[in-house]
Amino acid sequence: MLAERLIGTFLVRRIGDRQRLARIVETEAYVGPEDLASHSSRGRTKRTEVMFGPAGHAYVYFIYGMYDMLNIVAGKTGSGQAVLIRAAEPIGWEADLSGPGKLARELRITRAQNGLDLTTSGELFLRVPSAGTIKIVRSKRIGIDYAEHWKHALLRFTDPASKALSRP
DNA sequence: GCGTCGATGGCA
DNA sequence: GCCATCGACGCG
Repeated sequence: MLAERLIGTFLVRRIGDRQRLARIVETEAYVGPEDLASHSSRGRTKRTEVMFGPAGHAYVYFIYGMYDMLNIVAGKTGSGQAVLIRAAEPIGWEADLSGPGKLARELRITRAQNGLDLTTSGELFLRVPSAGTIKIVRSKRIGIDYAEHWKHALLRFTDPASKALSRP
């Protein structure tokens, strides 16, 4: 599952000649149109279009009138799956990335990055760590109590050793 | 330390 | 009307 593999992966953000690095420590999987917590369960719309595109691209949406959220499209093209990046540890700089809203704000990620291919080097991309296996804990997703039985699914992945989680 | 609530705008 | 959030506030 991509959401699990992304724990420990580095996110690279380049703005001008500046580069900021962050280690992903918390993710959530939204597994397709049948998942009532997933935006793709509302069908294919202008907003969710990139969710149905190829994996590895950014799906960035705006919510609560003030926050952008970074997701990474997952699964086969057309499957409508995505992974929400909920928290990360800044590497080589100081910031609080312990929540999806804060993470996007601090990394200057907005809908301007929607659809970006994150698998190739550019203004925003992923860098897979060379090695290392870490313990990963599964738990319930946050903020989706409306999603009927899907709210119980253990689709949140965390590195329990991190101090940058949005919640334990 | 907790729970509650307002901000703020795009979306269906 | 609701929302994959955050931060401020009141409590005692």
